[in-house]
Amino acid sequence: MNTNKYQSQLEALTGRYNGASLDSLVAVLCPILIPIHTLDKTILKLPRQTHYRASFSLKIVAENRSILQRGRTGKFVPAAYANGASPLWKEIAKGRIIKVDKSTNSVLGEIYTGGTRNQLAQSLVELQETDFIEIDQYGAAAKVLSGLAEYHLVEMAESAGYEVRRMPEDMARHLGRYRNFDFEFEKGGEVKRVEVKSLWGTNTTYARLIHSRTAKPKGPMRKWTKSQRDNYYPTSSCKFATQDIFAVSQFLRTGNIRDFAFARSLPDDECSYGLPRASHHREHVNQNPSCQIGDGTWFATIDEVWDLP
DNA sequence: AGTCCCGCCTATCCAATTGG
DNA sequence: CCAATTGGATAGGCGGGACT
Repeated sequence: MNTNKYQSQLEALTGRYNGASLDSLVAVLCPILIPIHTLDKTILKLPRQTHYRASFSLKIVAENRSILQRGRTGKFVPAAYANGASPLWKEIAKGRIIKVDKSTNSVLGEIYTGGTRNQLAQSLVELQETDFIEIDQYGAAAKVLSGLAEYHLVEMAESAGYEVRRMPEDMARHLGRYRNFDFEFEKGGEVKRVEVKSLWGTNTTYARLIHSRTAKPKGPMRKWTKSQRDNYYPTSSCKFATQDIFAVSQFLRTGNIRDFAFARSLPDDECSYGLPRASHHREHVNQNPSCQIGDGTWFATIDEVWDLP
C-alpha cells in the first residue's frame, strides 16, 4: 500500500526531471554530511583578519573530493542528527575550508559563528569531534528550505480557516504590477498581505527583513505614479506599508519546518506590538529586529496577529 | 532575438554606534 | 579610547520577464 504511494511519488520526481535518479535527487536536496576528522577549539583572531575562529580538518574521500575546495562553506550539525538517532536538524557553528592538503589527503578549515567571540566559545562547548559538517553541493538548500517553509505555512493557514493566495514572483506588465509581498490571506471577508522571511544565519535571535533596493524613478517625486512610489526602495529595508504581516520561518532556530513567528507591519511608536523603524528611513522597517515569540511583537500563530486591533 | 534588468535567496563586508 | 556590536548594504547564484 505505502510502497505504491512512495513509488508513484518517486516516479513524479524522476518523471518531471527525466533521467534523474533517487541518488541525484538526494544529492541535490540534501547537503552531503562529512565527519569531522580533527577539532582544535583554540579561539584565534589571525593578523589582518577581523573575525574569531577555531580550527578543524576533514579527511578527503572519493565522495567528497570534488567539493572540498578552498573557500567552501558548510554548517556543523550534531552526530545524533547525522547518524539518524535524532530527527532534529541543528546548526552548531559554521565551517569554511581554508586549505586543501594533498600530502595528507585532508582539508583544513576555520570554525566561526555569526556573532561575538563568546557566541563562538559557546558553540565550541557544544561542538564535538564526532559531529559532522554538511555542505550544500549544488546550491539548492536555501531555496528548498524557503519553499518547504512556505508550503507548510499555506497548509497551516488553510487548516486554520484562511483562504490563501500566493502572489506571482514576477508580473507581466499587461497583467498588472509586481506586489512586493508573498501572500494574501483572507478570512471573514478581510484580506491581509503577508511577507515571508527567514532567520539571520546563526544569530537566530534576529529576523532578516530585507528587500532589494530599486532604482529611483525618473522625474520629480510629485510626478511619480502610485506604482512607482510603491516599488521605490531607496534602502534594503522593507517598507511598513508594503505588507500587513511578517511571517518569519524559525527553522534555523528550532529545526521544525512548521515553526513561524508572526508580527504586524506597524512601527513601534504607533502601537505596543510594532517593529522598530530603520534609523535613516522612517517609513522602512529596521532590517534586523529582535525576533522572540512572546516578546510582545512576535507571535506563534497567525490568529494572534490577525486579531490585533 | 538577444540582452538587460530585477525578483528571490544566503553570506559577507564595512561603517556607524555602543559600551567597557 | 579601543573593541565589540549593530545595522545598512553588497556579492553572487538562479531564473524569468521586459526592453531594445
